[in-house]
Amino acid sequence: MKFTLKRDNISLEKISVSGQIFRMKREDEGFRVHFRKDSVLVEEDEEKLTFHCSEEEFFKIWYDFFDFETDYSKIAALIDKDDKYLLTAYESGYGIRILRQDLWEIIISFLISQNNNIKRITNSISKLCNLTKDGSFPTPEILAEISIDELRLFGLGYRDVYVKKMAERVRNKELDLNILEKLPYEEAFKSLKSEFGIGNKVADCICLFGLHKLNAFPIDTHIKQILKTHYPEGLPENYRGFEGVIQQYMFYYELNGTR
DNA sequence: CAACAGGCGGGAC
DNA sequence: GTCCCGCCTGTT
Repeated sequence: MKFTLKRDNISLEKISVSGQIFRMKREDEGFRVHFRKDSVLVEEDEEKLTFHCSEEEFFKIWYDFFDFETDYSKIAALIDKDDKYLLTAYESGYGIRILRQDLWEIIISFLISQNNNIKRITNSISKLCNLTKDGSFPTPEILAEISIDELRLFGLGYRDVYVKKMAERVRNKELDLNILEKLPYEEAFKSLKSEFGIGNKVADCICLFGLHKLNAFPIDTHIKQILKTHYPEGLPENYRGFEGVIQQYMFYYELNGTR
C-alpha cells in the first residue's frame, strides 16, 4: 500500500542531516523513519513523496510526525529583507521542518549528543535499539534495568550515568513525561534543566525536537559563533516564537552549506 | 602526539 | 552570578 502527496517545502534529504533525528536512514528506495512502534519507508523525488503505507496510516501517524500542519513558508516570510545571512541560510535549508518525534527517544538522544559527534551518537543509539526485539527505541523500563558496565559497551562514555539516572527517573514517574508534554515552554525548560545531565543546550533541544516548542533556541558551539558574527545584538524581535525553526536553517547552512 | 566533537557538573570566587 | 576544569571515546 502506498500513499502519494505533492512535495511542498519539505526535504527528507535535508531533514536527515539536519541534526534533529539520529536514525533516519537512507535505504535503497527511500528514507526510513520511526515513531514509537511504527516505521515507514518514504520515497522522495522532485515533485512528490510516496509513503509506503495506507492513506489511513499516513493521516493517523505520519501527517503529524512530519508536521504537515505547520506552514513553514509562512514562518520564513517573517525573515527581514535586510537579513541577508538568514535569507541565504533559509535558501540553503529550504525544506527542513521540525519533526514531532517521540519525547522519550529525544531526551535520551540529546543526553548522549553532548560534547559528542554525530557519527558516534548515531552509532550509540543504533546499538541501544538492538536491545528490543523489534528494533524500536528501548523504553525507560528497559534502560533502567541495564547496568552501567553494560551501558558502557554502547560507547556512551561518561554520559552513561545520565542515561541510567534518567531512565530510572522516568520509570519511577519522578519525571512524568505526560505532564511534561502539557507544560508551556518556560516550565518544561526549567523542569528539564533540573535533571542530572541536562543543561541549557540539551534542555532546549528537547523542548524543540521533543515537545515541538518552536520558540526554543538551542545554542551550541556553531550557533554561538553565528550569533557573534551575524547577530551581535541578539536575534531580531520579529523572529520571536519561531527561533527554533530559524536555528535549524542556520545550523544546516553552517554544516552543509549550499551543496 | 594533541585537538576536537551540537556540554555538563562541580568547585572557586 | 561567571569562569574554569575534567570528562569517555573515536576520529583527524
